[in-house]
Amino acid sequence: MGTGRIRHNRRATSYDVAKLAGVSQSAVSRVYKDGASASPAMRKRVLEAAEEVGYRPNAIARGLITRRSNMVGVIISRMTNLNYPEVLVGLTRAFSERGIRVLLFTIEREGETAAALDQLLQYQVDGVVTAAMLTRDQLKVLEHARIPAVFFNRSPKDGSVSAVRCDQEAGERWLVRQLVEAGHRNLAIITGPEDSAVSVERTRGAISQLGDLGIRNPLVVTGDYSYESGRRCCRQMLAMPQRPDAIIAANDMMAIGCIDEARERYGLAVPGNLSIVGFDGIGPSSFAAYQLTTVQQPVERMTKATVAMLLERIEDSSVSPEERVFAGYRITGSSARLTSPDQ
Amino acid sequence: MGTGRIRHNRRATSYDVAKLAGVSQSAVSRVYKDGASASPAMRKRVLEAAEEVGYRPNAIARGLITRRSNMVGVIISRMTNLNYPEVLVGLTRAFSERGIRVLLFTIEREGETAAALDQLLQYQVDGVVTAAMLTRDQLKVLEHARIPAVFFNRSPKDGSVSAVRCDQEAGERWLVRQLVEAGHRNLAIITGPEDSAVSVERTRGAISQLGDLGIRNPLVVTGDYSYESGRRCCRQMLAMPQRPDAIIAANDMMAIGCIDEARERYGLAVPGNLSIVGFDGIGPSSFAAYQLTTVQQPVERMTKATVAMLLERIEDSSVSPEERVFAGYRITGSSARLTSPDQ
DNA sequence: GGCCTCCTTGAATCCGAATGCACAATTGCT
DNA sequence: AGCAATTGTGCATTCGGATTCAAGGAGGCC
Repeated sequence: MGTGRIRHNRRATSYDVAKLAGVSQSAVSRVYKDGASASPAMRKRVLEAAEEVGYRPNAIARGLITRRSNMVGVIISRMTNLNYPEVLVGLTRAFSERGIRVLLFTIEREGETAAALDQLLQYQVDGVVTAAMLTRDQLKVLEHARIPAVFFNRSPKDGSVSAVRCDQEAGERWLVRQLVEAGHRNLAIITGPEDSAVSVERTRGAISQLGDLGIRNPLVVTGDYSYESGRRCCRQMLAMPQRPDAIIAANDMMAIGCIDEARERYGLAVPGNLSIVGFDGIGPSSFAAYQLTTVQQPVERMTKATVAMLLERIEDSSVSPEERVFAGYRITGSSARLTSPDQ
Repeated sequence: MGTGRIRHNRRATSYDVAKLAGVSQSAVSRVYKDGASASPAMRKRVLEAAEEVGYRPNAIARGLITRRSNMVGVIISRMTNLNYPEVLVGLTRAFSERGIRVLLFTIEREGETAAALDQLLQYQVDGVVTAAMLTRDQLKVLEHARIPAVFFNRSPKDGSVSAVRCDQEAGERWLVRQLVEAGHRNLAIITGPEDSAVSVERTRGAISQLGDLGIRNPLVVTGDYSYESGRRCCRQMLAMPQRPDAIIAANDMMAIGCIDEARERYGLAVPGNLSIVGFDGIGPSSFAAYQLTTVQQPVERMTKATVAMLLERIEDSSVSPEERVFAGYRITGSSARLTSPDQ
């Protein structure tokens, strides 16, 4: 302490470095800007001075003048859905590789979205990735502020916005075909929360494919994506007079709950007496005890695509909206019977 | 669109609002500052004007002058450990309730920490929560920049820094006592990565308690926290001439892998032939198929404490370091035999 | 050697909001 | 009514780095 050189009251600024290196502040600024002209000699003096005082460019000040914060906002709802952590890591990594920081907002209740958006705007993020639904008005606000947004796994019906998603419907249709082709006729569905776009799409896909195969009005009960709700819904279904022989859960976690309940409480064999399929391909879906037949979202490809799309639109705001739909990996586990029982 | 009133080229600033409301820029600023003096009449005019042009205070500019970004950095490593998503959500929620935004950094490899810290400093975060280890030098840098930091579940040996952690050692000791009291004598340990402070502490606790009970040199193999590595380590152990009768895994995920491997590949009954315990209390630990005996971290209390401690130090930088240690919830499942087999 | 480029460099200005200070307007009091 | 105390408001400046412009210097070419 007290060499007299290092300032102790506040962090070093470009002026401090300039003074120490005997150059102007603009020179210091240029040294830290890639394309700018600076002689090797000066660059060296500046960097040495910077090192000495522990100088780091102030991203806040830079952002003020460049109108680029190099931050993006990421809005994620229902992180408890085991699928999202992976998504979040993928996004964060991909962004940071491109020199972009992530400002994170987790949404638990509906109303929190508005507040999150407000904060995002105040912090001048360059773009937004949202895995939560936005209202029409909220979209308008983003548009008006000229902040590009990419929707992750949900695409608002109105208006053209950019989105990356997994083809929930196709995946669900495949699952249903697997079940029906194996001879199941009494199928039931566990949906997710009604306000979850993902769940709605999956359920629609399942019902529609069932209809195509001549099965109408399947039993539908509503869960909340959690393990516990999977167990509860299973109980509810198995208490019905005509027990289903196959259950289509809107996500893996509920499918797993379902399996546990069927086995533990009803002593059923899965898939012997009851077939169960999920969706997402989360880690636990491949645990030996479950081996779910499910559709795995190609999370890494999706997050990379999301980041690429957003950055493209940040660079050039005139790029038109685009939707990229990824097919899921179809995983045939052993939670669903594969062939007709009478074969 | 095109009312002629709303500006289209750039976002509205306090000057725009001021002009529209017929007041000075400073007046606008005061309206948005809590304690500042502003007459009701003016406040109303300003707010109406702000509404009209969609004005939002620029947090970047504000941060520049107030020297407070109202952002904290959160560094998390190994998000794949299912425990962290919950931690992250807890932190984010608690911070946002206090009006603080979270800048997220996920660390996969060792070297990324330095880069993350550098970014945190550039972005002038008011504080840092780290669930990754920092080197002595990195700590020094934070200290020199006067940025308070709270360590989550790891406390650097050197120096007094603030930390919140779960008492890994006590938890591990309890688990070991459970096993030994039930008559297990041939215990083996699956540790986590060597560079994981959490794993080191857990393993040390287990070995130390084993020693206290007269059991020396237990078999130790190293995993990487993943399900797959749990299976691999289990295979490795069961291939030994003298098979262990109990396995202590450094986390739940490996314990689950262990159970699956023991059952599926070796046809062992758990806990009949082999007892297995974990640590963390992640969701899947309570699945019917596993029912782990484990120690659950009180994540919510821990994240709340972390946020409170950090904010306290942001408000008043003279507050001295503090370490808060939380005991884990001891969960007795059915993955470990509870009584001597000969009883 | 003279002239013209090209490259460096510094001075000045700007980004948008917060705030100290001074002055104006209002209220309160005698 | 007259003066002090209080509140409200605007002006000017500040935060730290990016950028424009113009001037200075080095090198190339005839």
